Amino acid sequence: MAIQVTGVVDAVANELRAAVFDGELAPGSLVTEAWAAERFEVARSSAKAAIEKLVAEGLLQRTPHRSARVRPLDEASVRDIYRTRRRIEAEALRELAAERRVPSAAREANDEIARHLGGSSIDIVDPDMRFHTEMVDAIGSERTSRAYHALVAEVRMCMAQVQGRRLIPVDQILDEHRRIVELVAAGDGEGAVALLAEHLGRAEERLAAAIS
Amino acid sequence: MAIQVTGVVDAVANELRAAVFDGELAPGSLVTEAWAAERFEVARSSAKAAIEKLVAEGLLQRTPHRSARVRPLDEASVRDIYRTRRRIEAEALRELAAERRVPSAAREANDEIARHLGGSSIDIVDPDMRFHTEMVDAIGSERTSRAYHALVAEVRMCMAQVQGRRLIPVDQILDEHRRIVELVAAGDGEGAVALLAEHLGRAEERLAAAIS
DNA sequence: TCAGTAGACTTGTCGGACAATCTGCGAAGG
DNA sequence: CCTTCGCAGATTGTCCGACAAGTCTACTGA
Repeated sequence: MAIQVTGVVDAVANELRAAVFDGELAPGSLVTEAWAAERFEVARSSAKAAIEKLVAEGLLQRTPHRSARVRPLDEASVRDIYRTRRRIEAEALRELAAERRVPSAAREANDEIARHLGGSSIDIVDPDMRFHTEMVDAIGSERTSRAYHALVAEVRMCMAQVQGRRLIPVDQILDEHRRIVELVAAGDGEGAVALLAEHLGRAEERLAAAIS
Repeated sequence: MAIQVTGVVDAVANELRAAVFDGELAPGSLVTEAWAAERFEVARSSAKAAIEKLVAEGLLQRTPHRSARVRPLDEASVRDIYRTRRRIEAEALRELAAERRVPSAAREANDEIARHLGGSSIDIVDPDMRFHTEMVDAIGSERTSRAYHALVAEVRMCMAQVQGRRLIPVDQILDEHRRIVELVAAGDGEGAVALLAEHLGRAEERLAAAIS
């Protein structure tokens, strides 16, 4: 199943990333090179490289000669993240609607969400993000995807920080996704964009309220 | 003048970046850790970190256990870069036009271009990029700026690869910039966007033609 | 009370070492 | 003659230990 073992550094970076997303590493908590080196049993230089990678990704923040810490997101950040998300995704929807094209991977992500109907919203963060990511990736712009993936990582940090408080119910998310898919398939780009704006706007408000 | 000497790694990364932009390091040429270490008289570990930074920025590319090389850009990349540029910058212009706001730094960048009237187009790459960057930065979205800065770096790589062939004349660039500024100041967002699309479209075609 | 300082802690950089991996060339074999 | 194998050289990946440099804290002394 293609578990790429590229190297120690990437493995540590992945573990750290997962720890941040799981909320195991709370926002603001210190991540020293020595701590990471000991925890994952690697050399300090390797831990350093992994930390620097996450700093570049925006998950950790650091100033010279000081330990990295898990980046805490404030309301302004949430608003900026969602503003940018809306812009990118709106363009993607317009482009997809123009060709009446809905990537099958996005539909499958929705099916996965459907399987969690009645469950907790936290459990669908994964397929939810995948739905949106697939829509953006479908337009085939490497640069746009790169930017969007970075945003998704930050959204997941928000989720971790908020710890499931005030999330939107699963059935509502699923319903809105499906309506967006229908509008795109029908070629109604502006309709899809309007609905998307509501969809993301609601999430933004919840997160902004929960985070402050 | 704030020349931040944050550390050896950043210094090496900056030197390498400049070498790529200057065309001293041709697209496709190898950049081994040992070579960089010797050239800048730093430890191999430091050179390694600098190279990895540029890989993350997209200026170099690398596969595991193989030397990094200066990323060569093909026509598809140029088109993707400009497609994304257009999208981001168009949104920025709309937002600025809505408030009839033109950042003074953008005007100053144009003045700098004016000082090179009659000169070579290569000399104004810097202020040209600064004009566009300032417009985007002015909307105050950290994430949008991050994405745009990455694109600008790639544009500069294109410039280096094309070596000044087929660039657009200085006076034309200046004229178009000024008209964009006027339209934004007048609150005509869509007019500014239309002109921008032409402006960037022309540059895209030139680069695409020169690169293939 | 407050400034200054000593010490602990952490990062930044270095140099060396060795294994793992890739490359290219030449030899062995069909 | 062509293919394949293997080996030597080059390069990266990782580790270790060391020390300088910078930051933070808590204590001391005026």
